Amino acid sequence: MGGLSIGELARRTGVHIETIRYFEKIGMLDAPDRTPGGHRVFDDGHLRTLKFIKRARELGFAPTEVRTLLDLDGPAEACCDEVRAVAVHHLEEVRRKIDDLTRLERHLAATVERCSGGHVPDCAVIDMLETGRP
Amino acid sequence: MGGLSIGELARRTGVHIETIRYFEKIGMLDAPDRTPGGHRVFDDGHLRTLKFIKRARELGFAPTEVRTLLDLDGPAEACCDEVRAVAVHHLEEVRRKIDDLTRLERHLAATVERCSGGHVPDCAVIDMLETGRP
DNA sequence: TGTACTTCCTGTAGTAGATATAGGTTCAAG
DNA sequence: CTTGAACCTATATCTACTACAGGAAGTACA
Repeated sequence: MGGLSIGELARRTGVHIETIRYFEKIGMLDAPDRTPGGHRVFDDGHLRTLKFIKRARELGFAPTEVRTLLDLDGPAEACCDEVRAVAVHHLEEVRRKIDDLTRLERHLAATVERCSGGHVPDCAVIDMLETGRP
Repeated sequence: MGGLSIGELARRTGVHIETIRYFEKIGMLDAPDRTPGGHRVFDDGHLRTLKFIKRARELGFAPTEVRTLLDLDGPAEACCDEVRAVAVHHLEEVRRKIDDLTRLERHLAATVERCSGGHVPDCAVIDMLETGRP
């Protein structure tokens, strides 16, 4: 027995009310039932889906990927193989991003190290940004 | 002797023409001179600034940070100390982001590992997304 | 000088992915 | 039965750009 108002759903998931309505509008979340007065009434399925969306976004899955995962989650036959492919692809992207950031980290660290501080006319950071050399 | 058209500036920096005009509109780039007919004429200062902006964005500095750096770059007295502070702050953020992604990487890798592939009803990836456990 | 062709101009609109506001309606508690 | 919180729709705002449309300016060549 579900019967969640939009406010309750928001509290339970940590997703803003406006964002929930937005997800419904763009088809990410199924349109819920309504009270005679027009208020939305969500069920446990909505709760599950919304938690799923939030979690996936937190893990860095792009909105389109989340959509794909949601589509795949529906019919049980489609599972695993395809879901796994999305996850693997995402994993590769994460690894690439880590590499990029690590290079950047070294670059920045070396530059900041070289920077004496104080009011000297030529600054290592500005220099790096202008020339590209750390 | 500068005298670059917007198209030439775009070619030399790799920044789209529309984006250059946008930067001018939001005050990121100084308004250039104009020909009698109204075409923009940029000089070497614009070229330098635009390259700077591009490089900083590529290094992951947020637009607001780039703006700060541009403001600091102007008067030579402001240099180093403040520029260094922005760079250090950015470095900290980069390190934090690397940590987050590394955690995510382990999480995803463990999950994908656990996933047999094939058409089984319960999928490790979906499971992770629903429960948060890898 | 004429004509053709490229480049540039302004202004507006669109994009994703939300978030915020305005003005009005419904629900629930006392 | 009133009051106040929660909810409704519709529209606007945000960031950081990108993409037109329709017209004017610059340039190359005969």
